[in-house]
Amino acid sequence: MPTPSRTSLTEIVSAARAIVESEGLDGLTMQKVASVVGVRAPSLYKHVSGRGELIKLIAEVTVEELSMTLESASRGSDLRVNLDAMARAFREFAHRRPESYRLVFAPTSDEWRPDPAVLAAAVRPVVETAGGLAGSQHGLEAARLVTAWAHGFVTMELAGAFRMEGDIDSAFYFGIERIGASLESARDSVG
Amino acid sequence: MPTPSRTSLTEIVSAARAIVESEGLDGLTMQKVASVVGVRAPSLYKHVSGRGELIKLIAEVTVEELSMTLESASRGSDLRVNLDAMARAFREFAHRRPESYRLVFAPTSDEWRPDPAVLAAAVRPVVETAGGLAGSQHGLEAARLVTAWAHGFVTMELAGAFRMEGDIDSAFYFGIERIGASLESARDSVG
DNA sequence: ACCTGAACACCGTTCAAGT
DNA sequence: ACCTGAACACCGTTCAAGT
Repeated sequence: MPTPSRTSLTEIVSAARAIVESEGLDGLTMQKVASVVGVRAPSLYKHVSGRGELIKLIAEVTVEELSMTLESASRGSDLRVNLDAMARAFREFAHRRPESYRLVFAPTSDEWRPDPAVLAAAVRPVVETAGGLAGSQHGLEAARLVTAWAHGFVTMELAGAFRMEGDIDSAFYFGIERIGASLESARDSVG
Repeated sequence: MPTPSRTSLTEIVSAARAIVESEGLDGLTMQKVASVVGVRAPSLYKHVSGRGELIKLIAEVTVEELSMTLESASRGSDLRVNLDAMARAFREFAHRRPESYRLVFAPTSDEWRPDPAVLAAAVRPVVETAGGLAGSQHGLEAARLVTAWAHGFVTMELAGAFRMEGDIDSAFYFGIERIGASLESARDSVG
C-alpha cells in the first residue's frame, strides 16, 4: 500500500551539507547521509539521482546563500564602499563555509556543476556595483575582474598557498583598494 | 635474493599525470597507474606512500612546469609587457593541462598540498614583475593581487562559470590591463 | 509506493608468501 | 629485496522482495 516518504530532498541536502562542512567532500558518503536522515542508502535514490547530483545541490544552496550575503552587503549609496563591503563579505563567507564554498567552482564533471542561472543571479550585485564604477560598457568585464580576484584570493588562502611571510589581510585590502581604483579610472578612459 | 625495481618514482608520477589529464582526478586509480608502469597495485607502495602523495607529486611537477613557463615569459625589459605575457602564459598553461592545474590549489587535505617552497619558487617571477611595477614595499601584495586574479579567472573559466554572454577573452585582457595600470599607480601613491 | 538486504563492481591498502 | 595474490574494509549503485 502507498506509504509516505520518510525523508525529503531538503532534509537530505542539509544533512549532506553538514557532513561536507565537518568532514570534507571525501567524507560525504551516501551511507552517512542516509544514517543522518534515518534511512538506508538505497532509499536516497528516490530523491536524488546519485552522489554527483547531491554535490551539485549543495553547491547551489551555497551559491544562493552567498548571493544573499553579497546583496545585503551592497545596499549603500557609495559604490566604492559597497565594493569593499562585498569583498569582505565574500571572504568571510568562504571562511565560514570553506568546504561548501570549495565545491562551487571545483566541479570536475558536468554533473557537479551548479546551474549557470544560479551563478548568474549570485553575481548580479557584483555586476551592478563594478559596472557602476567602471561604466556600463565595461560592466561584465569589471564584474569578472572582481569575482575572479576574490575567488582566486580565498581559494589560495583556503588551500594554504599563502603560508609564507607577509600579512594576508593587508594583501586582501591592498587588492580591493587597487581594483576599486582601477575600475573608477576605466570609466574615464575610452568612452 | 635482491632484485632491481621494475619501475621508478618518476615513471609512476608521469603515468599518473597522464591518467589525471585524460580521465580526471576521479579516474586516477592505483590499479590504472600500476598497469601503465607494468606492475600490480601493491608494488606502487614501494615508491609512494599512497594515492594522496601521488596527487601531491603531480601537483608539484605541474607547479614546476608552470614556474618555468612564467619565468620564460617575463624576460623582457618592459614590466607591463612582461606582466601581460605572464598572464597569457599562465592562462595558456591552465588550458593545456586543466586537470593537473586544478589540483594545485584544490588540496582539501594536507596530504595533497604541494610543498610551499615549490609554490613560492613558482611565484617568484610574478613577485619581481609586480613588485617592480608597484614599488618594492608593495611587492608581495602586488604579486598576490596578480596571482589571485589569474588563478581565479582560469579556475572559473575551467569550471564553466563564464557560460553566459560576453567575450571571455576580452574580459581577461581588460583584467590584466586594469591590474597593470593599478599597480603602476600604486608606486606613485604612499611612499 | 517507499524501504530494505543482498549483491555487484569497484576502490585503497596491508601482508604473508613467493622468487 | 621487490613482486604478488588474497584478503579487508570500505565505496556507489541496482534490484528483487518485503510491507
